[in-house]
Amino acid sequence: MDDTADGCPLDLAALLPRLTQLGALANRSHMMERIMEQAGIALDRPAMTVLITVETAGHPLRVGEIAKRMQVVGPHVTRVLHDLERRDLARRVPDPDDRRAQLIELTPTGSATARRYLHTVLGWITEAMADWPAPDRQTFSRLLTRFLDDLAARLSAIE
Amino acid sequence: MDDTADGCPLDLAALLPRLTQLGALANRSHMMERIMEQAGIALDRPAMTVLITVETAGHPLRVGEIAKRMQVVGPHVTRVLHDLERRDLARRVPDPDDRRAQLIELTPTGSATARRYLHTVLGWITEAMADWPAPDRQTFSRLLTRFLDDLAARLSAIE
DNA sequence: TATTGTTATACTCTATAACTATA
DNA sequence: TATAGTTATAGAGTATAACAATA
Repeated sequence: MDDTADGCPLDLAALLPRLTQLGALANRSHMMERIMEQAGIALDRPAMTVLITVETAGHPLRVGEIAKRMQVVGPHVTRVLHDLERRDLARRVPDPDDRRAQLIELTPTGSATARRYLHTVLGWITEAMADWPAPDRQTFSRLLTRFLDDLAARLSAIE
Repeated sequence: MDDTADGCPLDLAALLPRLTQLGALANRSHMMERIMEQAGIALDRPAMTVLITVETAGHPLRVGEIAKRMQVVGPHVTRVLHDLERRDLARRVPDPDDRRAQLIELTPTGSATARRYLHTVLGWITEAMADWPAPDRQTFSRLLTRFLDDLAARLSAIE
């Protein structure tokens, strides 16, 4: 026997608690706060997320594009940007192609803050996986990517 | 060359955006809401989480234990329980061993609701991974488990 | 005196609605 | 008329503080 009474393979059933655990880690472990603390960053999560979003994009982004990438609505980004501008971490520059739009770019300080955060996370992951054989790392990376793509496809397939 | 300027292996750097993606999926994809909708469940997320927590425990839990497993504070659970009791999905029974404490158990309806939710999630995962070779599933399950354990260890090592 | 849980309150994050300016 | 963004407001989710009852 390989399946449960529901017709679901056992290895999938075993995955369920792991995904719950994963959700808890993402939502309530305060991992982000701890990383920021270690990196010496005093920002709230939404502000940090905007910073990371623009930094990893590699070029200035519109407000709407930031909202899309963060999967939040526009007004939320606007509110966060007030704070980031006041702290001189980001600034608005007019979009030369469309005078309705604003391009958001990071200041040198903002960019450095984002890079410091990313560097710290990477350090955490590196330490956590220090004992992993290189093939396992690559396999995990590959399977996780596929899993997320498949789940995202399943999500958008519904509606 | 195998490493970045930070001394982090490239495969780890590639993992970073995946983890961001994972966080977005857990936090803002409304996956839980969609699953509940498909399962015909009209509850808010915290209430559903309490239901799942007690159901998967397999036996009644104290309020404090539910809070611990959900990684939230006690008062939050208390508030959710009001709603669950009012809807006859859970009930309080006195703890025979400690008269300060309450044991929370699910009603048959509550238990059925939780099982319906879990069955639906499992169905989603099954469909998402329908094309996966069995060995890949097992490998993914194993590596994800290890990854979560290692990361959790890293989290508690800090403080 | 420490612990279990509740009540009351406040805070964080994000959404919706109404609006302005430009396309 | 449609789109980019802002302002103002509302809601969901969770935390903190003060308290009651029992250990």
